[in-house]
Amino acid sequence: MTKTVKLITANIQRLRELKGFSQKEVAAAMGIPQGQYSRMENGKVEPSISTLEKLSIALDVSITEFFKSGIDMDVNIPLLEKIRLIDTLDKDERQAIETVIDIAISRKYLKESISSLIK
Amino acid sequence: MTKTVKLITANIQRLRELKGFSQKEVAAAMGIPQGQYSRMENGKVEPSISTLEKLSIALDVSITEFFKSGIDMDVNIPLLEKIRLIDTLDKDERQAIETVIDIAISRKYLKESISSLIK
DNA sequence: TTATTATTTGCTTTTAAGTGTATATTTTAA
DNA sequence: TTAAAATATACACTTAAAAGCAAATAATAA
Repeated sequence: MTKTVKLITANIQRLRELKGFSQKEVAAAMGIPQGQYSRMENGKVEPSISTLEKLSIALDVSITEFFKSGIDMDVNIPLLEKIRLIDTLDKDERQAIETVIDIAISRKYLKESISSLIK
Repeated sequence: MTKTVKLITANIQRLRELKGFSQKEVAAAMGIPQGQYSRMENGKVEPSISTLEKLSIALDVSITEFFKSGIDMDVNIPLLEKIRLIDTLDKDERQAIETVIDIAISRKYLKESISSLIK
């Protein structure tokens, strides 16, 4: 098992358990046998790209999440990079962030409307 | 050929040509036949993870580079559109939004760390 | 404990990547 | 246009993922 595969399998298991799914559930969502899923998660086999693609859909994460190592992404990531991470958040948190953005944007338009009314 | 594989092959070719290597050179650095490399770059076969790992070393790029789409296809569009609008906001509001995003993201990693500790 | 669920593992078959070698085709430069 | 380099393809063979099915173990709850 190569370093990358070890990383992938660790991330797969971590993300699945984080989302509270059983192997059976995820395997069903992927349309693959649960046994094969187990092998994959334990590094007995090297998952193919299309398998990872199915998994990323089943777990609702970006496929690049499987390749990420460590927690080295705290400090000053450019905004666009953070946007990518938003997609990996839970739905309610995603919506909370979008709401904040909506408020800020609509407030901006409100200010603009008022100032143009004054003129 | 799935969407992801199409993305990967496009990135592979782009990065190789960007670095000015021939297929023969990269294949040699990877230790694989040139013919197989050609198939891979043309999406005739789906490269395995270990093949991508060899390639990332040969091209001296992160393996996640192969999964990146130039125009951020994996970010949901309406959100991406809002991001553009964020740039038009006042500085203090921009920073407030970034702070909220930071909190949500770090909270996510906190949860993941805890759940893997529990396990 | 027992019963139930979750996970691991074994086996065979199928499918597809990868090798090795060689040749065909396209691209590029002289 | 011709030669050389780069790329695409062909074929038989090997290797490994994935399917399909089943059984064994591990973990959890009643």
